[in-house]
Amino acid sequence: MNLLALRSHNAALLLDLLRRAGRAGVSRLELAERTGLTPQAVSKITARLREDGLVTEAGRQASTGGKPRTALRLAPEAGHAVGLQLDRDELRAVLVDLTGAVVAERRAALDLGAGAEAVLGAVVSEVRRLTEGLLSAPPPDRGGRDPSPSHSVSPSPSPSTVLGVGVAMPGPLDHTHGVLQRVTGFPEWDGFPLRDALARRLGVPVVLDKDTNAAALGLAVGGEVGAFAYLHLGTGLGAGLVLGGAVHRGTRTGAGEFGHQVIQLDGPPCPCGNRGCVEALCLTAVARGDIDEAARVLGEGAANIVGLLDIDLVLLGGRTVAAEPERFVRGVGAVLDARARREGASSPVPVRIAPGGARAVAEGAAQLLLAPLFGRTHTR
Amino acid sequence: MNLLALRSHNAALLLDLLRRAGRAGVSRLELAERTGLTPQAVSKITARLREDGLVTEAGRQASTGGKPRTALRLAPEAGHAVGLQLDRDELRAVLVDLTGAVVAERRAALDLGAGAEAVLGAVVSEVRRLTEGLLSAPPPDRGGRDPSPSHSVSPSPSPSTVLGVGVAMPGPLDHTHGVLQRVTGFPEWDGFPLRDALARRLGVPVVLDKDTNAAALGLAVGGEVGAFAYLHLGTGLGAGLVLGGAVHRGTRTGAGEFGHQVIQLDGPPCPCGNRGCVEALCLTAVARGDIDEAARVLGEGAANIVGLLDIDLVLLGGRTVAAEPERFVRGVGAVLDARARREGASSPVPVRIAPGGARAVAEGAAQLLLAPLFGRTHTR
DNA sequence: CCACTTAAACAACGCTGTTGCCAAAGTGCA
DNA sequence: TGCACTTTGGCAACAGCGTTGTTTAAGTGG
Repeated sequence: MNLLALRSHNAALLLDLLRRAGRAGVSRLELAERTGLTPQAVSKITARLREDGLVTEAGRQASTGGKPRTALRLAPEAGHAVGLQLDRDELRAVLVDLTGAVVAERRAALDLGAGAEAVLGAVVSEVRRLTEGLLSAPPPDRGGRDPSPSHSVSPSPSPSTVLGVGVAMPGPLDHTHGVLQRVTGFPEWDGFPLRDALARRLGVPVVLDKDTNAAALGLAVGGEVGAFAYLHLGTGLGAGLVLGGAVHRGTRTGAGEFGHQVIQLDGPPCPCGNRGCVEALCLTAVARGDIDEAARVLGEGAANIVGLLDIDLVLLGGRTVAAEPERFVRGVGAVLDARARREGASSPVPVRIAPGGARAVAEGAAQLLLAPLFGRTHTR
Repeated sequence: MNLLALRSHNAALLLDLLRRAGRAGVSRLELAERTGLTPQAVSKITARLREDGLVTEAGRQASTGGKPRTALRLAPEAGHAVGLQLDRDELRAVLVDLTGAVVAERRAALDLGAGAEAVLGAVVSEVRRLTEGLLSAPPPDRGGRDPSPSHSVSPSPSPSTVLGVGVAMPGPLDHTHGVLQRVTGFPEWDGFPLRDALARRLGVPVVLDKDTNAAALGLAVGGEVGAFAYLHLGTGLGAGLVLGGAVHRGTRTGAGEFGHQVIQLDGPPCPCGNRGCVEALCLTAVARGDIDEAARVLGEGAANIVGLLDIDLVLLGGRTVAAEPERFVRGVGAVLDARARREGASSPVPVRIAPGGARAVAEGAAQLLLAPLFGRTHTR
């Protein structure tokens, strides 16, 4: 690591704290305490960030007997990112600002079977329309006296502050290379380099990830900290894992294959070829209307994850869960509590419905582009 | 991160590469390439490390038409660490040098039920005897011209180069605070602050961890890279997880609770209170002599981990595995291969016997002290 | 023997966060 | 209203990091 890397590392540290502080902002001194940097270092770094337009002063805090602290906060309009959720039959796109707040949204029907050309065309057109407003209406002057073209990030007169597009999709894919793999039911997409194809057409960076990972990333940014598992029960069953504050993807972006965990040896066959998969057991129960049994099965799977990884929180999401949220939370929680009690844990691991609803995946996809700014790039 | 942290970060980066290179050593230029630092930076940093006695020149490499590269390697005798494995009825202690090589070893009977005073006394006495040789025979002069007392690490004339003692134990415990929890069968140890008690008596830093985590750390240092799971099948069944090059312990040091993963819903009861735990199923099969079935059950559990975390390798260890290594490797491998094939993976995840044998845990425990020097402290 | 190549130290430098100092901006008591 | 006190945060000087430019060391090959 060299001095440039150190510089951006510390800047990211501060930006992350500023993001978590929200509109109210944080004082320089609190930033210093929480990062371990000296107040003077924080002053210098935030001065650069203000010159770059990323940070603004946001009023004063109450005095404690001396000069009151000046609150600093992110300048939301200093950067934007597009989050794209591609499903088998639908497309959802959101435009978020630097704080992660949704600025605009679009939805459209999509036919993944229509071929690469048609799909790419539709996607490009939707993204263009979503960002149109930004291109025509430049952001207001932020009061930075010196445009200082020497800095890498110079949002001021730029026609667009869009950092890039994050794409979230189901099915196996390679996050590192941005390539699709064996999209269920659509063999023509196998091996398609979606990231590079989109990046070329749109002229901005593109990042590809699994929908569950995107959702988990969004949740990690939106307040949940530490280590948690996001379990998504919709037409299938998958998981997004956040360990040590970062999304765990594994070497081949395969992590989170929760649905085909075997929890009943030699159980009923699953379309995947295994027997006794959580997904098969859970969805079968849902199909026959036995939500409590589905929740119990899901709970056993969740308890396995909790025990194996010692995580702090389980979040539930997806269409099937959304139909009966309380019963799923109660059923899964009951299994976790029972197991935790047996193992003598002091406090059980909480279970909650993941906030964000149907937009969670698209919002998380946008975070794929914002994350590097805030230094969330530890684990693979 | 400040400049001092940057300095030790880069030093740790180089020390880690030097450790992996072994006796043969690495050239400065190769270190530069692999760290991304400039050759001049590597020269400066290694010069400091040589002054501190941590690094030595180790001959020249073959010339490629110009001045031949000078190989650098770790000075093994510059630092030592004690690794201690405490079992229900036995104690094993090793003394390792900076490269992780075992310098001395002791074994003794131990009765965990004899009370804290007796156990601590026995442990302290064993550690003292193990390190006696170091105290009486100071390491030979390493040729550093300037003792430079300004540096933090100054091994030269110091009576002892022992960095501390790593303690590995089964059962639940708190790595962060060094406290035991509910040691199975020995309620008197519940809540005992073993780390601090030992550190006070020995006068050196002590680190406490689960035996499976220690073994996994040792394996991670000893060559295995990336992400892998170490599955330990002895009197119980546990796992050590290495993700992104670091041991994953979880918030409460509870990660790796592999034995009580439920893989057969409503299966046979386990002493832990659950039904259908891998441990119960596996050990029952072993008890009735059905090793192949035990291996199959273990394999299903292993496949769940591999799928959930997308890891690169499964390592097997423990007394029960050691009795029939080939059959376990074959049986677990068969399940992993079958599942990987169904999911269309390009190459199956390999299964091997963990090297190190009976000493693996103690050696890994010693690495608990060495790890910070080499910068392996990312994940919790 | 000498031109050439490659490695690594030396010297000067830019930039990082740190330290010491001082102006700014409040509170609270007389 | 005035003044002592507290606290924030900028300015200036500085030590130390890795970088760049140059020189010396130590080989190969014709």
